[in-house]
Amino acid sequence: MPSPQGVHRLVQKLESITDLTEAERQGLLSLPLRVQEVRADQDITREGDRPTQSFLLLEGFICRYKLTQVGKRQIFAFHTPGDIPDLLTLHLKTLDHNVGTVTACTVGFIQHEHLHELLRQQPRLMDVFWRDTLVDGAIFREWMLGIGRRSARTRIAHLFCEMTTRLRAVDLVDGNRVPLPITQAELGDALGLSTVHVNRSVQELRGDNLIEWQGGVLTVLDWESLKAAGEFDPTYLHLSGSHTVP
Amino acid sequence: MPSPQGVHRLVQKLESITDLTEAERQGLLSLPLRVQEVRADQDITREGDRPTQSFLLLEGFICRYKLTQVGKRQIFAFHTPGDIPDLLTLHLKTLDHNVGTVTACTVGFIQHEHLHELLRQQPRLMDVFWRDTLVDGAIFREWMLGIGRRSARTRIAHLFCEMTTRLRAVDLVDGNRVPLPITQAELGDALGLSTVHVNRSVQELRGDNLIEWQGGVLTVLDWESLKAAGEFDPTYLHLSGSHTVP
DNA sequence: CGTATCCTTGAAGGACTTCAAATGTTGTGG
DNA sequence: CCACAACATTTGAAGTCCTTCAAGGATACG
Repeated sequence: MPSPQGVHRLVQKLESITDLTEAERQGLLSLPLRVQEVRADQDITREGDRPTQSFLLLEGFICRYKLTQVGKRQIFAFHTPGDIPDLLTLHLKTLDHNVGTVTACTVGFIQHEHLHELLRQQPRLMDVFWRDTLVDGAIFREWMLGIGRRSARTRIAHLFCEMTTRLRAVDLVDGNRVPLPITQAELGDALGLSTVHVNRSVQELRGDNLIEWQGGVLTVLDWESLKAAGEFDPTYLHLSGSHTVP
Repeated sequence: MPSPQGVHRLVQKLESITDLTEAERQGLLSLPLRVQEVRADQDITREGDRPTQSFLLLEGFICRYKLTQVGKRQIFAFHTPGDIPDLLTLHLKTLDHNVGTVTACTVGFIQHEHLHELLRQQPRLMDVFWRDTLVDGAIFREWMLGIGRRSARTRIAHLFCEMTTRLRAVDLVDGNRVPLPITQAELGDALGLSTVHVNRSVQELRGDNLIEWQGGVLTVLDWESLKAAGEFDPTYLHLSGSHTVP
C-alpha cells in the first residue's frame, strides 16, 4: 500500500531537475514500498552498513552526517520529502556515513533489486538518478564553499535560501513560510559552527528583518536581502526553469 | 593519436573501485581523444560554461574550485592522472564551478557524443561512471567533515593521507615519495585555511617527523602516525581491496 | 642574475568556541 | 488542562585558534 502522495513527491522532485515520460512516471509510482514510521533522532542507516534496500522519504526531515573521533558532528545534507537519501548504496555497497531522522518521519523502503529492475525497464531513469546524485554533489560543494570561506552570517543566510528553494520545488512552501524543523544545534552541525554562535548570527538576521524563525517554520521577510546576505545563486541546484523564481 | 599510457590510467583508476570486462576496457581505450597541453594556473572550464566535451587528465594536477563574492577561493577537489574532472557536464549541462590546472597538464578532450556512444555500447560502464561520481561525492563529504569540524593540523594530515592513497591506486607513488606539486596557498584554499596557518601546521607535522615536503614531493616518514594525526580511514574512497593497504 | 613566486617568521587582532547558567518552549502523563 | 521534565534558546564572559598585515629570506626560472 504505497503512499501515492509521498511517491508523487519523488516524481515532482525529479521533474524539477529533468523531464520524465509517462512510462517512467508510472514505473516510479509502482515501485513496491514498505512504509514505516520512524521517530525523531533515530539512525536509519549507519556508517559501515551494507543495506540491500534504499528508502524514499515520504514525510519529515532526514540528515546525513559523520562524527570525528572526538565526537564532533558534521551534517552533510538535509533531505526533504521526495528524496532518496541513501540511493548511493545502490552502487556503493558499504555506507560511509550515517543517515538519521531529524523529525519523526514516514519512509518507504525499496529493495535494491526492484530499483535495478526498474532501471532495466526504463534505462533512461538511470540518467535521471545519476543526474540527481550529481546535483547532490553540487550541493555538497556549495556547502563546502560556505564552511571554508564564508562568515557565519552568510552561511546561515545561504542555507535558509537553499532550503527555501528546494522545498519550493516540491511544493512544500506556503507563501513565504518554509518548514524548517531543525534545532540551532543541528544548524551548527551542518555549517561547522557552535550553537552559541549560530544563535547570535540568527538573531542578527532577525534583527535586520530578513527572517523570522520559530516553531520549526522559517518566514522569509525579505527574499532579495536574504539572497544578498547569503550570496545565494541557485544555479548549483540545477533546477530546470520555473522553480528558480519564487 | 591517443596517449595509450594516459588512457591506461583511467582504466586503472576505474579498476581500483570496480571490475571491468575486456570489452569495456577496449571501449575505454579506443575513445577518441584530442590531446592538448595546458600551462599551469589556467582555467579549462569555467562556472556557467556549457561544454560539449569532457576531458581526461593524462599528466599533471587539476583542481576544481569556486570563488566567493569577496574573491576567497575554495578548492573542492584535486584531480590526478586518470581522472575525468568534468565528467559531470555529461548530465549537468551548465557547470557550477571552475576547473583549472595546478601544474602544467596534458589533457585529452572527449566529445560527449563519443561518451554517450560508448555507454550505449557498454551499458554497464554507466554504472561504473555513476559509481565514480558517487566516490567523488564521498570525498567531498570527508573534506567537509574536516573543514567543518577538524583542526588545521588534522585536516592537513588527512589530505596528505588521502592524496597518498589515491595516487597509490594509480601507481604514481614511488615508495614513500608522493607527488604533491601544490603550493601552501592552494592547500589552504582546499582546506579553508590561511596560507600562514597552513605553513605553521605543516611545520608542526615536519617537526614531529611525520612527513617531509619539498620540491612538490611529499615524503611520508611515518604512515601510521600520519594516519592517526589525520583521523584517516580510507573506507570513504571505496577502493576495492588491494589498494587500501600500502 | 634579476624578478617573480613561494615559504617563513613576527605581531596584533578578530571571529568563533567553550563554559556556565538563566530563560523559554514543548510535550506528556497525571 | 495543569505540572513538570526534557529540551531548546538565549545571554554573559573568557579564552583560543586562526586570520590578517607586514616584511624578510629562499627558491625557481627565463
